[in-house]
Amino acid sequence: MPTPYTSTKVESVQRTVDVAIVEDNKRYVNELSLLLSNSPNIKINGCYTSGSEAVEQIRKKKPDVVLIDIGLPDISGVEVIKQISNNGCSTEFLVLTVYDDDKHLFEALQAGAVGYIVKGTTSPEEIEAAIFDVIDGGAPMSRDIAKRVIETFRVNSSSQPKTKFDDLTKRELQILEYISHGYNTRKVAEELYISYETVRTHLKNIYQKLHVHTLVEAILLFKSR
Amino acid sequence: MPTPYTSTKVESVQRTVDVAIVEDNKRYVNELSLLLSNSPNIKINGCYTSGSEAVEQIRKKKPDVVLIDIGLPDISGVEVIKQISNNGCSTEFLVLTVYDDDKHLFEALQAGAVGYIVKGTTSPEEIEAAIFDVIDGGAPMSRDIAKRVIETFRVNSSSQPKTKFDDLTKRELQILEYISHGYNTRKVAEELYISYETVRTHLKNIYQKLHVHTLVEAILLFKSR
DNA sequence: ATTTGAATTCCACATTTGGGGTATTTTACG
DNA sequence: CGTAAAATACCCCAAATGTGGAATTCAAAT
Repeated sequence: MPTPYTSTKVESVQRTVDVAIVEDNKRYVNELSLLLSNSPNIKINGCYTSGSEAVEQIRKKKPDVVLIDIGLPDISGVEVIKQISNNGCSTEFLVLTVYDDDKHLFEALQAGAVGYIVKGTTSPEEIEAAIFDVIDGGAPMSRDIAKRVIETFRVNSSSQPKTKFDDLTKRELQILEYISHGYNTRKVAEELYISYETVRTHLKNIYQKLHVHTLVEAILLFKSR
Repeated sequence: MPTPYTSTKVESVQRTVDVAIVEDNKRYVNELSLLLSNSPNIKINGCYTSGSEAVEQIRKKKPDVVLIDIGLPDISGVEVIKQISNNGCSTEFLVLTVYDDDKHLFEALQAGAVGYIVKGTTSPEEIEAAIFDVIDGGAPMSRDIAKRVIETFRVNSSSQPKTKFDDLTKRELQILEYISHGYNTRKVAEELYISYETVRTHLKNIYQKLHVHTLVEAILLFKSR
């Protein structure tokens, strides 16, 4: 039971999908394009072995889905994605790569990739399913990729290394909250119905606890907490 | 060809998986637990209809996977996840909910859920597959959920609405950069080998362009640019 | 060749911050 | 009930910031 990626209802796609491949390994391109051509609903729209060529041609031919490698000879795949998806076209990018690390993963996602599949851990049939998934509005990912993506949302919950902010009192945190929304000391005082001098006292105590000397430093810490 | 979520190699799981269900709709619980019991490798470890009961029992019985609803009568499912996963235990949470909105999704992920499945769009078989996927280190998500998760990584790339920061000169941006690292005006001047007054002039111009009146406001804008 | 924008420097003045106190009232907890 | 922590408030002084104006240099564009 090979279960490919984040997909359901693959059979709902009826029209032909134009697929482009960007990949410098020609053997791999041949193999993949041959396999995908066999699928009745996929049409290979173009294969490119360099980034610049890809940018140019994809802009022109507007395929539905682009399978793209990150490690290209000239400009990186990430750059290709950025340049093309900036143009507001509807082409979707599915990254197909050997880079199984967070750096490349998140760069690609930020650039605008909708899916990220690690070569090797993935059969050609699964790639085919992933393409349909993209068309169908999905976001196909290799299994461990999905896990890592999910994990970036997890706040460092399980017993944090005890931040300096734990020492701050409710009131102190509250004041930082206001300050970090652009309120100055006087405004905070008004907002909390306490005296200006009291806010200043709290700020002094905050500085001591956070080991900083200015509002800006405190806010920067607070924001990155 | 029902293809369930972000999973591969489901058959690799051999041991029995202890599953708990937290869900206030009793009909749904019955249906689901019956169905899951049929699976040879799943053992229902407990069913709870309230958050507080769930926290208590799950802490004690430590199931492998918890299927959890978000909308519970007392404390929310998100809170349950937070409380339990803070204890550094190995129980994984798979959210099973009707809330198909970003707010609940990201709250759950931040709390520590590894998967998020929307009821209704998902068959019981797929839920079963998702459980194995979790055990196998995966992160099962409904298809459109995966898409939304991916999209949060996408920087607002396609032709931004022209930010105020476009008006800033190189030098001005450079100064903001330093300030946003905690440097005060004097330090910036030292660092850039220019006069203190010059930095102040630049700051004045920055304030005008950004329509702010304090360093903190400027930094906050800059940081969220 | 002239204009323009960017970067630079300086002055002056009012306000806000940063840092040092001290002191009273609330609140929380054993 | 007593005590400690938190929250409140005020004073002072030095330093930094916010705001106004003015002037010079330099490179790039018209």
